Amino acid sequence: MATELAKQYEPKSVQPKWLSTWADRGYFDANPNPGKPPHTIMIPLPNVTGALHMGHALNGTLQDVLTRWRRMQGYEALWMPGTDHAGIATQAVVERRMLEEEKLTRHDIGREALVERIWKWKDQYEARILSQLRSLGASCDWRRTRFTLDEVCSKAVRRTFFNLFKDGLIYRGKRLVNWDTFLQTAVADDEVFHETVKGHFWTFTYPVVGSNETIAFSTTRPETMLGDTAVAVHPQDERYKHLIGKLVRIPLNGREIPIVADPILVDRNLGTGVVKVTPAHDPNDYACGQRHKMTPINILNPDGTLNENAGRWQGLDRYEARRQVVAEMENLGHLIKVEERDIEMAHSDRSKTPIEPYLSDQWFVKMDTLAENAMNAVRDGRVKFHPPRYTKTYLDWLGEKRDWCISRQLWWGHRIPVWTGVCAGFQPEFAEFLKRVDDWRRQGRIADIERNYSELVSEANQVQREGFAPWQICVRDETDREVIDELERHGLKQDPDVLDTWFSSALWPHATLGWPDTENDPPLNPPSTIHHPPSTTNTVLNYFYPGNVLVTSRDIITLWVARMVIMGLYNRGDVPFRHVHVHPKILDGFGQTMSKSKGNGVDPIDLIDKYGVDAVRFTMTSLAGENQDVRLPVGYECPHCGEVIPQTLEHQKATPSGGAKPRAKCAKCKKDSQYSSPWFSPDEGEPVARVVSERFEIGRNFCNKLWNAARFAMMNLVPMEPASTEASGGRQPPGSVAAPPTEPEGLRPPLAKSLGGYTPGEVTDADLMLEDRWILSRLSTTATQVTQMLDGYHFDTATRAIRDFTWNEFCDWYLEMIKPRLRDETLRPAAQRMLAGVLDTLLRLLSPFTPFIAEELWQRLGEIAPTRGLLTPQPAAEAAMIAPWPVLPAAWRDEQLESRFERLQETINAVRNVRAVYGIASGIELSLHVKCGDEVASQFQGVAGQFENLAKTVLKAAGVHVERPKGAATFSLSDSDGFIPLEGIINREAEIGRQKKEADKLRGFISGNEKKLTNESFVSKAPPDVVAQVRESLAGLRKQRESIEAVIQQLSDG
RNA sequence: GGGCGAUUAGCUCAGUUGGUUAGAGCGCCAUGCUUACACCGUGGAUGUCGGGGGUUCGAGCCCCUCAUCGCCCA
Repeated sequence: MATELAKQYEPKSVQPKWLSTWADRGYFDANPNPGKPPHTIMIPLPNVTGALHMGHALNGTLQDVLTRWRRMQGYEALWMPGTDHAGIATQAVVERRMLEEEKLTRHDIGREALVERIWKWKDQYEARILSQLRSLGASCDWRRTRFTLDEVCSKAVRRTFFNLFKDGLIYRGKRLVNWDTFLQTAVADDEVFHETVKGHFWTFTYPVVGSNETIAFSTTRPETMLGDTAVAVHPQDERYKHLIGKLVRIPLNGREIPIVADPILVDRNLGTGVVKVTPAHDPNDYACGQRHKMTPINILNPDGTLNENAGRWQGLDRYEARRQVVAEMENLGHLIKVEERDIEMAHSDRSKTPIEPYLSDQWFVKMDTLAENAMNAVRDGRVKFHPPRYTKTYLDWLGEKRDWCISRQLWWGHRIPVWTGVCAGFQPEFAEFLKRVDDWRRQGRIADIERNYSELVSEANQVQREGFAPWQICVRDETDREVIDELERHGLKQDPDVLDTWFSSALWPHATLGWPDTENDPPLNPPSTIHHPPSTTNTVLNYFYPGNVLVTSRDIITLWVARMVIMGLYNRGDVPFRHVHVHPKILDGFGQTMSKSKGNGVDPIDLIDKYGVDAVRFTMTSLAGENQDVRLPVGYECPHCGEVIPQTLEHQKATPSGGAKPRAKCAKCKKDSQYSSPWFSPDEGEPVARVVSERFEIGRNFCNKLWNAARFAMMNLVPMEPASTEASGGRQPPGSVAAPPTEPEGLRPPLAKSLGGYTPGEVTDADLMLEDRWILSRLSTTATQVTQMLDGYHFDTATRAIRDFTWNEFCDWYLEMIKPRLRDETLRPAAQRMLAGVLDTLLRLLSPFTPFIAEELWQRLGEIAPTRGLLTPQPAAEAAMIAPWPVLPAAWRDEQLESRFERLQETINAVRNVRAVYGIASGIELSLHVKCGDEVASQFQGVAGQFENLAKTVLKAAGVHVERPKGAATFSLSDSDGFIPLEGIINREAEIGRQKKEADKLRGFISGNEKKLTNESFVSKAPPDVVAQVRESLAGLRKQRESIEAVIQQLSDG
């Protein structure tokens, strides 16, 4: 026999049990199944830089809701988990830590050792991330977990690069990049942040060649004068028009450069109206240089010191060079003035050091056709954005068709599989080598451009001049040692750079399914114990690709979504997913996005620990609206007194200094304590102020309400004995229902007879009472709404529909209304069957959102009522998680019945209002007289018992001829007037006041409506049904006003 | 500079194609240990829908404009 449920829902006693049960039973696993349609979601792979925060928790929750829902709908639902190596971010974190803790740089320990350290970091955080996802209840197929650098993904990267290279879509070229001189790598635009720093604004002059004139210009970076290739003026600027085409001399090195006219670069109203042009070190200047066909002069080494082009300043750090250059110009009399100025300076997000624009050799993907294809996929609806406004972001970005720089000067990542070099060796031998290269090319083992010896020799000479290695051979398979060894023997070297992480992430939707291996299913981890028939095709790839929906946040649309579409189309000829759902971002209490680098990331585990995982999930889904980001103010719970200390920006930023960890001070008990932070782990054994957030009480309270509703239901599904007064001791800990409690008489009289436990059986039409039909109508509507809302990714409204049904309809009305029947031995069985059936459906509706509590209650219900249903009982599924998603007959929806029910609710509310207004204790019974039409009267008489049950009020009379008893409080509804005799209690003056207030309110509404109807153009132009509606409403309001005025008259007369 | 979004109750947010009296949760006030639940029940108070203009019989919603905030792209 089942044990009674605890009075409060205790998430911790429930969560681990079902997580392991689900996993053990293989519910999370998805395998190709011709009998079912597939549903595929690929996780937007979190990177292994650090632990997950609430932004990821929202992302994960939504994917899990969809996956669980589709699974229940009968789809073979795959949610593919995994992580991303995040090349630069992870390498930077490891390097920074190494420098801080051991004063070592990557050059001290070398490529291999560094990569080994990063792998260790990755192992640690990958485990942490996956465990966070598991704690969230993520129903991923964990056997398929992938990592972008693992063997399966690496093969896909290698093959994609090879194909692109072979198709001529990858090329090497010069580009001005954001150069991080500390990490010595290019960083992407989105890895750069801008910060205002104090700087100077110098004004210098250059002498015009062959004239006594000078031309003045200003700059914040004087050292770049060494790389100037021109000065630019506006073509219409009268001051300088005559100088265009002449030369100026750079006093520092004597180089003569032209004065060019450039209306784009120059704003003649700014400063002197003259701009120096340094194409190699400024993006705008670079564009100008392109327009005027200048050859850029690079003056920097990768480490930020000046190179040979800087002449006598070679080898100096750029800031020291700046000082010396300024001094020199001043000596030569070319410095006019210096101003203090705040300068917006780009910094690397990875090393926090200033960025230098830097011209360097990089690998690119040609975007032209690829981008066009990806745009078409969205234009013709093969991929749809939800909400649709994000379509524009996607199309605008792709529309620029900027070539994609895919090389990174890093050690952590997929090494670029191209061997480059110059021609080496004597001709007879080399000709032999070239012949073999030709063979490999024909065999598809390499890709390059067909060459002959003399071409290579001439290119080699070019290399001497331009430092550019022309011969590029891409090797298809990493394992092809024969080719690689041979290439290296002939002096070719593999490119030292690695690929942009997004290159591998872009392949995620098909790489994880085993592409390019089209013959075998991808390996499982651990290897599958299920026996699969041998196959010669990759059934997993064929079945699960393309995916259904990508769930992500908007900042990733350009970085990732677009690139996944590009690569999916290129490699597979089909889009990677049909829908992209863009959900809100999680902001902290100050409106900043939660991020790993800001220190404001809240670990979902902290909140799960405090509120329970279902509460966290339910709260997150209820906040996930269409157009607003989610603000999540948090605080720290004082471990000494429980008071919440609101989180400040200082708390977020604080890092341990001098070995001491930051502490938060409690305003109430004045004690301080360590607190949760992404920056440091609290000391062992110390009391820690954990992160809490009031917002999650939404979810926690809901779970508790549901729990207690189910608890009530189950108490009434088991037999009740006459001696049992168990409920009278409501504050005592629950005992076993099977063994009657030993305590004596309770407040209520004991049952006259024993009441039976649940028995399955058909609920017939005759069994159904008003409340039963109503709850079926509401349940059917709710189930339909939730389904539609999930279909459209409206998670917040779906959650609200379930909450409102559960709390405001099922708990507040239905459960209250069936209580009398549950105590009546003849009516009890049908009420029990309805109760079990409604609860069953409700738990299934909730399972995707709050899977743990739904499962726990499902299993408990299963012990009492294993066979149940609406209205015909059936054996219940063995778990809520895999039970069928509710689809209820549309015929159950009955609007007429619902409006009748609403009238009852309004009347009950009005009675309760009178009771509250007059402060009448809930124990005192009231009488009610209702003046109304015959139809309404007979309806009320049909449910007279509910007045007693819900308002402790006896319905004394109802009908057309009912008169207001003397000394009665009254209320007036649209089609009835209620009178509650309160002789002696009622305060005449107060009652008159109350009624007058009501009448005033009505007058306002009435005059509003009257105004409309007397307005000729409203009556003639508004749709007839709207006009009719206003007429009807006006009639009702007038009737109410008349009744109220009559009552006021009576009261005034005494 | 271009684009997207936001501005609604003390707080956090809903508000579908314009149509009666603008909603929810939390908080607040009053009250209640009524046989599921005080993480609860019952009742109550709270709004110039950012400002201004326009379209319309009718605007929180559509248009223009201004202000403030956030994000993306240059």
